[in-house]
Amino acid sequence: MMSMNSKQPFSMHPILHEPKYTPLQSSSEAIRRACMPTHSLQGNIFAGFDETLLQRAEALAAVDIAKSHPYKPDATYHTMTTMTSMTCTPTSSSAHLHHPSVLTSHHHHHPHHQGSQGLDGDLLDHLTPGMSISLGGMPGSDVCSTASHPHAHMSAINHMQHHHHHQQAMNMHPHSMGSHTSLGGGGDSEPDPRELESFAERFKQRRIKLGVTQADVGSALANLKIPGVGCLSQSTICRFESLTLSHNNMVALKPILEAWLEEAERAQREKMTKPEIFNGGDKKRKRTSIAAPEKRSLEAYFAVQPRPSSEKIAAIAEKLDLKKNVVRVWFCNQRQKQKRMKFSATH
DNA sequence: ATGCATGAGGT
DNA sequence: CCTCATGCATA
Repeated sequence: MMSMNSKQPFSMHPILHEPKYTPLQSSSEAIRRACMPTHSLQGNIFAGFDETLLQRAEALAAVDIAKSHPYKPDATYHTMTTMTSMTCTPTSSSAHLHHPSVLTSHHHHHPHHQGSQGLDGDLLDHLTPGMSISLGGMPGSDVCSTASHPHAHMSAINHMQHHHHHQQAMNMHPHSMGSHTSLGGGGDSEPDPRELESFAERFKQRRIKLGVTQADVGSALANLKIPGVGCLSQSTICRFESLTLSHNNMVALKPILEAWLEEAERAQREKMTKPEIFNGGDKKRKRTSIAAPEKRSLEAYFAVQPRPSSEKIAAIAEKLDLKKNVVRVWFCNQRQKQKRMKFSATH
């Protein structure tokens, strides 16, 4: 087999900021859990029930640990990729600055409570033994090949048209869908998880057939000049193919990717020969790496209280020797994952 | 393929 | 501060 290698996820997005989009990510989650009385003790945050909670949660997390500690407590490393790449000078990107494109179609949401904990003292009594947060196996094939030629693409603002069909994330059913072939007027609405799945699979297959990488697709989207659609990252394309996006997100992206696919197949027929490559400057973001032990603790805490208060987050952060913001973000991300998993589990 | 991060928009 | 959509940096 042959293999190509020259992948560089570049990304450049010129500034652009639309004063207003039409987001519509109205979350109908009005149920806020009752915040526990702030027992913040100056000095010892783990007093009172907090201590119990933390200790028990940690104990839970520690039921299996006792061996690997290969990492340092704080693995916050900044990667300053020197411009002198020893491998293959990747076409770096230029300035960074991403535009948040809200491709939300319609809102969803189900009336679910997730902050149902006993509060104070006994919330650990019914600790769910099944806190197995594991994603995993993506069915189907997977192309690890990330070879591609970075094209230059600017971004564009995305804005989605939205409807007001509150389809419950869990129990909604497609009643009927009509136009969605083109996304020009606002005829996109197809709350059908089944259809999405098959499309995602077909998409991936045809994409591979075209010899295009996920990253290529992402950047090529900008070429479609679809109003309100800029480029997307390899991550997003990957997640789309593996169905690891929220349902709404999938629905919003489908028409766009579908349009690209058709365009790409059309262009292939008549050949396209303008491999323009160019590189940009630099940019590096830091990605904190939470070590396994800490991660286990966080999972334990999460099992007990998915939405810890600021104070608790701070407490946890200190205990695990992590930055508070890191912990907060971790919880946010866990919630997102949990939500997706819960959804796909239902479908 | 995924983990952690950023940001817009909403409460 | 949260949720959501996305992305950079990584394994």
